[in-house]
Amino acid sequence: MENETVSKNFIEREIEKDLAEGVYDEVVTRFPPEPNGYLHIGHAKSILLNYGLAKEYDGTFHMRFDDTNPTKEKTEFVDSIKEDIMWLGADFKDHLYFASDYFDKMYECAVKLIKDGKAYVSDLNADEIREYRGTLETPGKKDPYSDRTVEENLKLFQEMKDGVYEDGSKVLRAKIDMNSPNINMRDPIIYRVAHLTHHNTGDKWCIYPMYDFAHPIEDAIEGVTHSICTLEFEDHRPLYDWVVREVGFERPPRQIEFAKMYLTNVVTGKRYIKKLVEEGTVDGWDDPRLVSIAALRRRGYTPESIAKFVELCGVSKSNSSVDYAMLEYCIREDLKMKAPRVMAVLDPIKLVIDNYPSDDIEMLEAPNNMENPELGTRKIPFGKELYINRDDFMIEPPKKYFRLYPSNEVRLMNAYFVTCTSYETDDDGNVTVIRCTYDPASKGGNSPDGRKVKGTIHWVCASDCFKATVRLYENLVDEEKGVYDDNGNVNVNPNSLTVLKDCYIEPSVKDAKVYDRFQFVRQGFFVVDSKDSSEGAPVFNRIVSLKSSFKLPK
RNA sequence: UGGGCUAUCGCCAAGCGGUAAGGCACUGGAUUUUGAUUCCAGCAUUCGCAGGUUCGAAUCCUGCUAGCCCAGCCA
Repeated sequence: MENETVSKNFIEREIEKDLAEGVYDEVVTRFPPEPNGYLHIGHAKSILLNYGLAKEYDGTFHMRFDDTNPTKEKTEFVDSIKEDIMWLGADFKDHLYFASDYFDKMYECAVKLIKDGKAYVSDLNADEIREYRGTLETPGKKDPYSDRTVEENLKLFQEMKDGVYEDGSKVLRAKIDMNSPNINMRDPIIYRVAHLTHHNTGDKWCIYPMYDFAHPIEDAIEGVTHSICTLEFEDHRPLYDWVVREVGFERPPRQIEFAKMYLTNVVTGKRYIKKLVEEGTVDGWDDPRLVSIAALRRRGYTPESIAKFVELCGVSKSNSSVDYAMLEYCIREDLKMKAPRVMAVLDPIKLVIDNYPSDDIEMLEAPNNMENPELGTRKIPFGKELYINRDDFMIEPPKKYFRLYPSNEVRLMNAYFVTCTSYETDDDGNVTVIRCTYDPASKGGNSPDGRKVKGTIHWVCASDCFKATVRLYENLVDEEKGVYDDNGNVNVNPNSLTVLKDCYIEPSVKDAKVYDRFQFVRQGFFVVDSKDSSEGAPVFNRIVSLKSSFKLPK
């Protein structure tokens, strides 16, 4: 892993260039979410990118809430975002900031612009502003209020701040160029009147700065060097540069844009997730089938696996949609060596060993992870009656099926070789009990005579195991039909969730703590679900299935 | 008077004038007390298209084409 030569991405190259040319002598990055919702995998990319860059260049990483619009923001989101970022491991130390803490400074900056003749108060209403702005193809028109004197603007802006005017009646605009081909430069609004209570500043302000004005100032105040954002802000960069220049920051930050991450066959649109939640299709913003950070955490993904994923995806400027299989690969890879591998039977069928002493329960020792001895061993009870998976037995096996079938010998993992002698069925022909004999000499899973068996199956002791509920997840979205239908509804995969009750788990996982992860041998990786395991039988979520190359012939 | 950005394998993605890295996925084969893992092999004569410059072009030039973003007092 260490000697992988990962080539530098374009942002790293830009940063190194800046450092080499002496544009900056340090690196300061930031993650600046608006606290208006929950973080998802796409945010993780931005967080880890910014955090990673700061770390790589021995710089500083800031966490800043971009809370300049009270209508959308809540403290609840502030808390969940902080939690998710910490969980991801992007430690911002004491660099936690709020844009709203800079409101005074921003106000001063606006006053400076007015004094310099670079900003003016306009009485145009929203419709008029839109009309004067022009369209994509046609230039804008001069704002009739743009020639007000500095004194008049100063007075009016002060009055805006003092609450003299109603919402929407006046705005402060930057005086740039109404004829610019870039619409963002056509005298953008930088302050609006809004009599709202802010989650942080309360009722102190009734005017709030707009993103395009606030963001560059926030960055500059904090000494951010590289302000990394997504592609849709490319057109805003000239305005970003205009603000930091006109306000007069000595060492202005530089904005660099990269492409957002999309994943195949998942729903990321907030609007759609909301709908799915409201309709009860999913079980909340942390439903394990979603890709919010909280959902991934509940599903059992590790922070390391997400970091690995982000690293693997890379950073570029082309819009792309990463294959979901890549995410699954990352969690498989991460857990492979660290998850204890235990046995579980998801669709039980009874296996009776006829030549085993009926009252004996013996304790067998088994490694927790065959590939990682550091995880130690555990004892598993073994007796005359066991449960095995229904699909580990076939009456008439197809070619190349090497699990249990009449007269075939297999290994019960960590235990003995058994040979199927007979089976019983109910009136409908369903197998109810499988009978076999065991070879006492093969204890531990090896026969002294050196004979081999092709199949190894897992099992639990019928008299000492415990019942659990298991949830298996597939893609929420119907892969055949695509994510959305013609009406903008999500094509939900009817098999996206399968709940298996009456599964049996070996007793060693009884002490499992919330978020303990296991590999249920030959069933995939599972995590104990905190939300539903609080009472009664434990509930396990399957993180990702194991790959299996055996397919039953049709 | 529109502007900005992007285009390299099924999916990501290196490459920055010297003859197409890597990963995921997939396909073979070997090992295996998980049909997993591991291992080994295969997988773009070609870089959106068409011209041009050059001894040499994915890389430079010209012209097309396709996709994404922008007309919130959202971020």
